[in-house]
Amino acid sequence: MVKPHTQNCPVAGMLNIVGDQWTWLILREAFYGASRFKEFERNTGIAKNLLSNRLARLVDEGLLKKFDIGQMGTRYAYSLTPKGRSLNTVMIAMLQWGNEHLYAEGEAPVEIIERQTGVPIGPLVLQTRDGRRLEPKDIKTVPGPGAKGAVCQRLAAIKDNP
Amino acid sequence: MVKPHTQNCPVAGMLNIVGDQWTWLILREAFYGASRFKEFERNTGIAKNLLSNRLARLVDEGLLKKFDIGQMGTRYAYSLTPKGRSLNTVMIAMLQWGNEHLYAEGEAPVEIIERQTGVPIGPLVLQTRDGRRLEPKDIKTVPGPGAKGAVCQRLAAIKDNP
DNA sequence: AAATTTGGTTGCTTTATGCAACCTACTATC
DNA sequence: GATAGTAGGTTGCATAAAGCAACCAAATTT
Repeated sequence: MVKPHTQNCPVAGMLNIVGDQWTWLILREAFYGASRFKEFERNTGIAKNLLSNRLARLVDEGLLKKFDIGQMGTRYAYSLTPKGRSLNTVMIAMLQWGNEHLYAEGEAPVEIIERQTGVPIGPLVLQTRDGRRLEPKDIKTVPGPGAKGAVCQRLAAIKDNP
Repeated sequence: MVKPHTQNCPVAGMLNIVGDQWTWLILREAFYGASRFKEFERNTGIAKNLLSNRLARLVDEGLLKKFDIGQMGTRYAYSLTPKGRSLNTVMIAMLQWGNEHLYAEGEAPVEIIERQTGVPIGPLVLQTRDGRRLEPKDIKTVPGPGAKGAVCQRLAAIKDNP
């Protein structure tokens, strides 16, 4: 994608910030605890110029913070900000989808486990704000308070598909 | 991205399939109920050649199914397969992140509500397989049964960051 | 019968990717 | 103390993809 999306849409907006594949691999590494340029480079296989570019963007967007950890400003560490860390839900959803659809039963290369028990966690679940569990069929997408013009019309036109 | 990722990783694998921005906007529309070429075109702003390409890929990957709905094979409808529909968790996570970080309080352009009550749903939550709720700090990423070589080493090297 | 819609394809220009080479400041080794 | 290697980049170039406009045939609407 060359031009940013201009739609008044949270999905389009998030894609403008983290719509890039390399960016997700970098974030994956950051979630795994990577912090140095070389670590990102080695663990993702990205080219240096692209890594340089993506890290700068991520810092710009406030998803990573860059620390100077050398004597004269030639060693750096990157770490997730709270905003970056809040992408964990998306990351987990992606990882779980991949595990489910890309590998045979019992062949998942990565697992997310409960720290205490060591047991793999379950899939992310929908819930109401007060904690009642919901199924996909229980929810519906509608124009929000900030809906404008085309987006509003588009959403209002959604046929109710229960 | 020009070359597919070769890492033995569910995130990289899923990005090979749905790592493209336009693909996500197309999927968004599919979740909103769009089914026709023109609908996708109008509602996303994508160029026809790219749309054609992305739809073919999505059909190829088994995320969309293409139905012939015309008399002589010139009218088509696309709809989500179960595999495609199972991306809803990722989509919802993206939408919620966008709503949270891209707009001021009460300015979200799109809302996901509970069908019955009309009240916006809460954020996706982590849980164990038997339904106990978990916090981000309660989980940990480890090599799975199918972990191989580099990925295995990389994951094993994760410093425990509680 | 004419105009419009659908679902594309083709060709062209601009932008991004991927790769290799290079570079400077530090760090570890002998 | 000299040498080699590492960290964190930048630059230049070939190739691939994005973005845009023009075109098109079959079907549908007016």
